Amino acid sequence: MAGQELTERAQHLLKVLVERYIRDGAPVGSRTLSRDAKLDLSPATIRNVMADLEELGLIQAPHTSAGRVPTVRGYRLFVDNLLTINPLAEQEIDTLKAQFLRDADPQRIIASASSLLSEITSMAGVVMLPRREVVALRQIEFLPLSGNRVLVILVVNEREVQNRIIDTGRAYTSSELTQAANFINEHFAGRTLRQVRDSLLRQMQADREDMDRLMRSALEMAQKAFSADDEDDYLMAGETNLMGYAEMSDMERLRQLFEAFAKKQDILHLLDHSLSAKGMQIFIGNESGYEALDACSVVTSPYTVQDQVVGVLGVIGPTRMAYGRVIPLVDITARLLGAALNQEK
Amino acid sequence: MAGQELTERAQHLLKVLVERYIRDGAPVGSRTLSRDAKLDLSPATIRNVMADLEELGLIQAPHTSAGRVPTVRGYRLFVDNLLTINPLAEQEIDTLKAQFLRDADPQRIIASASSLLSEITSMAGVVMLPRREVVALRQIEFLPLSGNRVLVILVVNEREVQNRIIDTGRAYTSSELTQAANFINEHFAGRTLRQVRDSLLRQMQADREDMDRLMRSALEMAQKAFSADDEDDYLMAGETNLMGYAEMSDMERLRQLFEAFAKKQDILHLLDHSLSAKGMQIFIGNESGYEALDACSVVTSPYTVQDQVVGVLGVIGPTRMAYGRVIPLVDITARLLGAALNQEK
DNA sequence: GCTTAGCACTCTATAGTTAAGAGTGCTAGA
DNA sequence: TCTAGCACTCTTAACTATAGAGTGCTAAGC
Repeated sequence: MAGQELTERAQHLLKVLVERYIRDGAPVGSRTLSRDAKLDLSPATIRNVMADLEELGLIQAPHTSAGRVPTVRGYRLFVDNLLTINPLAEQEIDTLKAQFLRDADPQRIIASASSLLSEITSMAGVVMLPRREVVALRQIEFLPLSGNRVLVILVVNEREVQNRIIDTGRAYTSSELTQAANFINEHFAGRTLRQVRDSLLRQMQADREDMDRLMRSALEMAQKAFSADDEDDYLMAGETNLMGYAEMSDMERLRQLFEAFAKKQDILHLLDHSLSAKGMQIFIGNESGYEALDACSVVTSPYTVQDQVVGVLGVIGPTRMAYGRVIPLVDITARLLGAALNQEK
Repeated sequence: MAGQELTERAQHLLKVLVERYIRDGAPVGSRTLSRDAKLDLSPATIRNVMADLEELGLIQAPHTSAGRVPTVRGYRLFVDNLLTINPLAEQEIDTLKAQFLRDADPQRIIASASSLLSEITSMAGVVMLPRREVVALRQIEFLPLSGNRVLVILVVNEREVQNRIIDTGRAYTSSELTQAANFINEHFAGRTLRQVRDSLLRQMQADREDMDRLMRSALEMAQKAFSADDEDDYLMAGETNLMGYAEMSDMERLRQLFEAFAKKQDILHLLDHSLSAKGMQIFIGNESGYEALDACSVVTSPYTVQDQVVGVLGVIGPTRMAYGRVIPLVDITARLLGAALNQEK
């Protein structure tokens, strides 16, 4: 049976093997597996099945005569088809909820989400900050600075504030700026920043003629303010937890991982990918495509505010992680974060 | 000579030993030292001197019959009395200067200072953000939010913006807020935030009677805005460089160090200490008083804007660092950073 | 045809041994 | 006061032996 499909029995054995390996971290041999699997099969029989699993690339032996260890493909099959989800107890959920209710400031809520994830799992927790496009403008204000520079203040989502400094073509007076702000506030409050930007673009292209000079400059300024780079970002907590895992004892590997955390770029790409994928995502080992994460798995879930996906959160840990516990935890945390952020609106 | 003072010769040998150890990282034996020291002394003689140095607690042997390694006290004596400073070449300074001129935004200048320090030294660079007290108010603005909350926008140092949300006793109208802002801008622009706060406090205590209601609420609001916690902070770069040093190969030690970096508190205390000390500071090994830094040395220098010390920057690396190069580098970088920030005014 | 007992084989991990090398401290003589 | 000589200590690396875990294969049993 060096073929394609797996017998029921082989699947069950793979499941038990992966679970055992996740628990102990040591390669699993046929004797151990025969005891664990409760199938009343001798080690010899188990060995035959294991040979099949190895041929299919689902498990592998670090060396002749060590037990077997799951490969990435093995984990993948396990996660997709065999995993028993270990739902959180009511009480655990309540504890989590309480943590989220402690803070009101969205920035702090996000920070506490990432540290919760890291503390509960003893791995690294990460939360991508809400994307600007789906963030609602509440108020805009312009302040003149020296020269042609104008400070733009955006109040979004009731509590968050963003600043940018833009260079305008000419100097504006205070009252011009106030009028421009009033105009935008009147017309665009409540829309998302992306909507505002698109809308502004359309208006500027459309009726050029019948626009008075002031309104035009208001639009120009706003356009500039809203087209600033999306500076995506994330918060991470508990990176140092990862130093405790044997998988990370190689200093060079560890260094690469932490450099990836500091540069942010790769992690951000990964999170962004999860964002567009909608729904939970699990990247096992090299599936992520980033060398620094080769020894890691990443479990992510998007979180929503008012039914809009605005960000992603997740956990980063060794491939040998307790998927059955991490997955429901990430799921719940994403919901709670969304709910907590929603209250702010 | 198990006494107190060191002969010229012993000092010279200590110097050569420390230099050699810094270069190679391997314990230095009497034979090596006799060759390096160019004193035309036999290893046996050197051994006698080394025994004295050991008795004085300046060097120590990891075990019988390894060479000697400097102790913290040895490094201290070396740094204080024996160190040959290796000044930067003109050209190096120019290169540095050029790096500082690339950016205009103070936040970016600070970030580039820390990454410069880390890149040049291959250690970790750290820059404490300028303290608020010595930061000059340029403009204040109040924006009403929902309820009794008011968004306070402080423009300081021409380009930097700080936001805080304060809870006022009652709701204010837009025009009340504008007037309050005008009042403060008129009276306090150009002063440091600390000066403003103190001044506000005095005024509120003094002539309570002849103050009209508006001015009073302006003061109250401003008072609230200015008394927000000083959220000291720092930027760090190149932490992962530290993973390359043999001194950090102990995972538990490394973990503690990175946890200290993440928690920030201890590092901040240390930087703060350097801030008040004025002038360069060097903490060798456990001198810092923080266990996580036991295997590290920290070299710091305050930087000034308009002759006012506003922050500290420095380098964190293994005790076995090239002090003769790091010290002038930290010194110059502090000056350049101060100069670059000064231009913004 | 599937299962299993038996067995030879492989590989790791551990401990013990040995030898080389580096460096020391001490002593005695210059 | 300096130095040569020497016995001694300790680390490191290489090698050996051994126990243990686990495998793959074969042949017998159900």
